[in-house]
Amino acid sequence: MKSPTMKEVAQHAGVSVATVSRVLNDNAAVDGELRQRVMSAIEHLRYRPNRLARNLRTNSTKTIAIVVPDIENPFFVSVARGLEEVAFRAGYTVMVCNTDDDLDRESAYLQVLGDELVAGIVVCATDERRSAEQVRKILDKGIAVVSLDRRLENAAVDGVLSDNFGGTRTAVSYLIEQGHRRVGLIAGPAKYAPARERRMGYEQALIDHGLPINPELIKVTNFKSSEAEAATEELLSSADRPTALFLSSGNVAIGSLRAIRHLGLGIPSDISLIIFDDLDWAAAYNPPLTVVAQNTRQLGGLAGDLLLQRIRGSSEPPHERHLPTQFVVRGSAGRAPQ
Amino acid sequence: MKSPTMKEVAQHAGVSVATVSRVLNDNAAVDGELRQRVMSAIEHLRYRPNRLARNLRTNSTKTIAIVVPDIENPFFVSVARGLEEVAFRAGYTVMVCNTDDDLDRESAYLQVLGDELVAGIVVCATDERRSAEQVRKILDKGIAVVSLDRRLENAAVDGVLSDNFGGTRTAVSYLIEQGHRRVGLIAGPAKYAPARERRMGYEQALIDHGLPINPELIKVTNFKSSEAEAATEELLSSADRPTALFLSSGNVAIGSLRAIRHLGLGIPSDISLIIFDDLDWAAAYNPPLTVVAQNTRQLGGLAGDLLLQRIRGSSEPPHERHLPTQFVVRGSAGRAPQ
DNA sequence: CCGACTTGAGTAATCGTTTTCTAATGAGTA
DNA sequence: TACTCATTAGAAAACGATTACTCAAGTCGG
Repeated sequence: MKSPTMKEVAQHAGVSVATVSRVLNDNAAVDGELRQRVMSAIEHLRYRPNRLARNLRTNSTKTIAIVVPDIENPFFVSVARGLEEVAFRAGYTVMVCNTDDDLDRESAYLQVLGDELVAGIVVCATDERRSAEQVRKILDKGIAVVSLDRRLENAAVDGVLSDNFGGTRTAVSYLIEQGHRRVGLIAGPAKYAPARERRMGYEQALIDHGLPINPELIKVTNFKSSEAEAATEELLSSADRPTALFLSSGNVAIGSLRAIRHLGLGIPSDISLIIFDDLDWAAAYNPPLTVVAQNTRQLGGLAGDLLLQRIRGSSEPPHERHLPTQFVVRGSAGRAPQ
Repeated sequence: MKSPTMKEVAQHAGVSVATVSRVLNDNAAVDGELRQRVMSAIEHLRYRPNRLARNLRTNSTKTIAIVVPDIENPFFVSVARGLEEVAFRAGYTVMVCNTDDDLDRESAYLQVLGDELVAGIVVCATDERRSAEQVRKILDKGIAVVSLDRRLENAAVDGVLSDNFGGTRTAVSYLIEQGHRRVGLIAGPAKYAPARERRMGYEQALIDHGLPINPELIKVTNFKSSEAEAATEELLSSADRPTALFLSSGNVAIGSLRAIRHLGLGIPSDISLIIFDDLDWAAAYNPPLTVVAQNTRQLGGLAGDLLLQRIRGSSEPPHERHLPTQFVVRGSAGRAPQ
């Protein structure tokens, strides 16, 4: 089943291949009558240009990639979907690369993507310092890069992040205003900007209300549910346990909820909860969960827009954007017990 | 930043490009000493072969694609991850295409994937009849196809599905053995094989236990949470409501749980629940949810293996495989109330 | 010692486009 | 009329690999 080539189209229309190419890419004037002949030859032969040849000749592809640490995390999925949407509209297909939070896998992928000459890459880096080095090599090849949910060190790329600081500050303030004085935090690893910013938001809210920052109320985890489960269990087993908890991510929430179930505590009677990240089941939970929702799709969409701009040759100085979060009050955060 | 070509490597090593190519693909004997020279030239120039040129010449790529109706559905994500794992190991990168259950988008994607000459495609078809037509065109181009979680009509491709029938039959039997006599079913659309098979499994379990099949206890939805919410609300508002419910998918479960919350019913005191699909938050739910778990990663992995076999030229007659499910008892399905 | 056969390496064709150069035609101007 | 300048289309050169073909130099058996 060999597909027809441009040459055959040219023969059929009685013109040269150059003319066919010109018609296809309309980047040069072609006489109306010839254009017609070419068009109908294309139609007739059901010709479709060979992408592979075009790629070689133009030294470029219509593919963009997104590199994420964990494709099973709904946050990244939703981001990827937002990206896919704008990519599809612009005629690009997207490749999803899952690094499993492993720098080697990430390097391997960036290497391959560089070889394949994707037009651009959205990267959620595994290591804000060491990933940056690899990213710079990619940039040297003329491939556009946008960083998402991470802050790449010393790499001149556009960035897209949520307002992690503000979102957390609002939520924790809400808890304090509900009368909570001992508010715990299950934080993420400090090597990621969003985790740092959420922690800062938490601390700022305490400061805003004249409360002390108590290190005993803060547990740092790796954003995985199992670590969060252990940390929560520990935190809530202490004699003087917090009456409210801020959970720094959806995965953390899953672990913490397991721990709370296990300890037999009531939500929000014994412990109030607010979660960073909305989850599709949050409203179905018992009680429904109060959350700080990120605009995940927009995050991905914006990253896509910025990437496309770069691909089209924009040379604006790179710059970081922050998307607002929404505070969604449901039922898991109530007044502090007396 | 032009990257070095094979020609430059050849010059640097004092050999011909053919020899360099032979060293790279070691598909012909090359003298040890020359091979060394070539290798060190490659090393020295940091040469990496141009994938685009290779693609054109060999008329093939190292990319495979997975086409899914809803990338935000954890089932498909997990499948995609399983696929990605085997693909990565085999040196392929994977493209994820989200059709949003829209046949036009699906066609558009299959079209593009055909043009890009991906090596293979795993497709979770939107329409088991009409997608098949498009798939046949893809096959004609020599692109391998495996169908996943769907049964393509009249398309000679390998298929991978869960044991939907058996999994459901076991679960519903369990409910009946717990004393439930009125077991409801929130089913998926009959146009998908898995939905049909789950329904058949449900009916078979009733038959096995000598219970009548009562159409009033069966609600058909489109697998989306909002429809499931409405259907559940309706089903549970009836005077003679069921004491147990089998929910045909994770999304259905989210909708049904919202409805149950809304009606103020207790799980499992008022209503017992079993869900087809495990969910990462199932064990964190209150009460933890009893589920029929699919081996999602294996599903994707197996599809990948089959795809790779085809890509490597296997011409076995295509054939459908079924993966077993696991019945995971947690707390949402209890004994029937007196 | 010579032909047949093997082995290793180079030459050049090829994949299907895009694009540069060149040539031809026609319009406009002096 | 002759000359310039656009405009349009064809011929041919890339793009960077793979691979069919060719040929030189050994190797081996008779």
